[in-house]
Amino acid sequence: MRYSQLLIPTLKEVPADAQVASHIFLVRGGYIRQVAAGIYSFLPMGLRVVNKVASIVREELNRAGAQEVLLPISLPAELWQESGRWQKYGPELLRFHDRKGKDFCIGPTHEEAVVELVRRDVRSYRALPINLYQIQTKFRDEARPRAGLMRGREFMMKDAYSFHVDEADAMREYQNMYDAYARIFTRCGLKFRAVEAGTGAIGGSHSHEFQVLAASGEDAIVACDRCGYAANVELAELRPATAEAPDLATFHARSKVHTPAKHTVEEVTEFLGVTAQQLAKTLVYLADAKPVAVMIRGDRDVNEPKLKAALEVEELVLASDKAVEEVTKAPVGFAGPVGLGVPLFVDREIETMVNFVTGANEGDQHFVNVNLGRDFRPTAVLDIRTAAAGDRCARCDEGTYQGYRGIEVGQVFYLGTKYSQPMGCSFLDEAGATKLMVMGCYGIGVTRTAAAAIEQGHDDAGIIWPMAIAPFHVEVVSLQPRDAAVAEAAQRLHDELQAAGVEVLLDDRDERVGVKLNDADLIGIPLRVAVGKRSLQAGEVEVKWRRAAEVEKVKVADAARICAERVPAELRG
RNA sequence: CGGGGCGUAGCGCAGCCUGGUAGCGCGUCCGGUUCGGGACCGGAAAGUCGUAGGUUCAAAUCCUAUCGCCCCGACCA
Repeated sequence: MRYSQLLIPTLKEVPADAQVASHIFLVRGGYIRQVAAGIYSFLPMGLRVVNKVASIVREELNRAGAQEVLLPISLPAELWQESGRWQKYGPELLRFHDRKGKDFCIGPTHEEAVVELVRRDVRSYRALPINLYQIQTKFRDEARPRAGLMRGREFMMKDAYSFHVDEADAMREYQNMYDAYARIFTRCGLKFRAVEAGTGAIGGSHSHEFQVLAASGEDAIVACDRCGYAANVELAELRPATAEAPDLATFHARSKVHTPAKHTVEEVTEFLGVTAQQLAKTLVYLADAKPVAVMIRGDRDVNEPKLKAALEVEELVLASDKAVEEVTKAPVGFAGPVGLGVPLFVDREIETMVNFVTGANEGDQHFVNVNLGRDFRPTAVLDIRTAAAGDRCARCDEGTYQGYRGIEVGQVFYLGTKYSQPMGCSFLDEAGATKLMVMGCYGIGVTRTAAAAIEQGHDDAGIIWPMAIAPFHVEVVSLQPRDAAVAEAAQRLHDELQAAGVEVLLDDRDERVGVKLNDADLIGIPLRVAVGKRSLQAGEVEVKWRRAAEVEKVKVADAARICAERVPAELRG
């Protein structure tokens, strides 16, 4: 393929609205263009990458026994009303109506649509199990799309749904998909980790996320350094504190101290000369609209999903400043457990603390030497803090958590009968009895995977694609295209590589060397061959890995063979 | 949805405070020189100043409303 004939509009300057590496380089490299917030066009190079990812996904799913289908992008409201999600899904579901006034939505996910298909046409245990998948554009009207392809509103996703006669078979398929996912992301050339995850709006009881490890990832995960346990911090378990009950004799007398305008943990601890570990912060939440107080060590974070689960409420939000003032009868920043008139839930770690600092429910006042039991009694003691690097592993006795940042590119769920039950998706078993199908579902963000690869692979100059998802395997740069010998050698190299089954881009543009090499760095094709008159006089061309600094001089006659050998070797990993 | 920022040529920006003929860099087109890591000279095309209303002799500039985009947070398969 000739560069001069492809639409690759590279940009020298960083687009004003891009902040993260993948967004900046996808736009600068001429891969994508924004059309509206969270909505992008894919240019030829961008589409090639997306197709590469999609092909790997398709091959591995087919190999795992799944069957490809294509479900509609427009879905009638009735289906969503049946599952109950027409009401539940909220403003993220983009709704519209047709000319007759009939309600529709654009599919953000397709559980309803596949269940509709399967319940009509699959009636016998003989047809089970079955796993149907599609690769298709999804739309979720995100409140805040951001970071280019990382979090768009319109994005390409592979979603698979499996149907089984019982839970055991569904769990077998869950593992089958888990293994397929591991192969997919390995083949994509990504460093990733599968972690235990929450199930969110999709529902279900068992789930793993596949996280591409990158410092810029939105998700925090912890992984034990000894056993295999790894989880999203949203639900990572914590080892119960083992310290025995504090000795009452060590309690000091509680006293009130003046802390003028010291609101934050940082301000208070600095003012009082104590550490954040010696302070317990008290937060006010509205749990199903009723105020509750939550206490946790000063340097810890409340884990809202855990808290929500522990309190068994539907809605949990941090109270507004006004609500906090009403509950504590004090300005925000001085809340404490002593004399508080609402239910008080404390983190388990609070039980191990003695003589700590809390707010006094009075402006500019804190208490020191507060002790649980003596000064206040909690409604309940719960595990409500977010796990962090350095915590002891909950699953094994020796391990400690390491912290990572990840980009969630895939997730597998065990759904059970969450959808088959309300939508009546059943089959006849061998005994002739009607039973509900047991389901699983499995998603991969195809466009997000492409972006994640860039977050994991780039430098200051541009993208460094893994071979498997690069738009081309090799870029041949003709340094002086007007020099007949150079042009001819470059063209021959291109033709030989292409004949060898290598995807090769020939930069035949009449541009200065600097422009071409900078563009090559920017678009990030893994293997580059520079053909220039200087080295050509010595019968050589220059081969360079995008990821490496050094340039190798090889004989012109050997160049095609060498590159053609390296590409499959690199694809194998 | 709360907080903040920005909308001026394809891209990046200045001009706005203090109203008076719309500018710079990059890119694009033409001619020439040059050309192994983002060249140089000469010429050219290209802008409803986001939109609507208002104030004014006069609005990119002041006022009001509105739309869009980005960031932080909330939220989030």
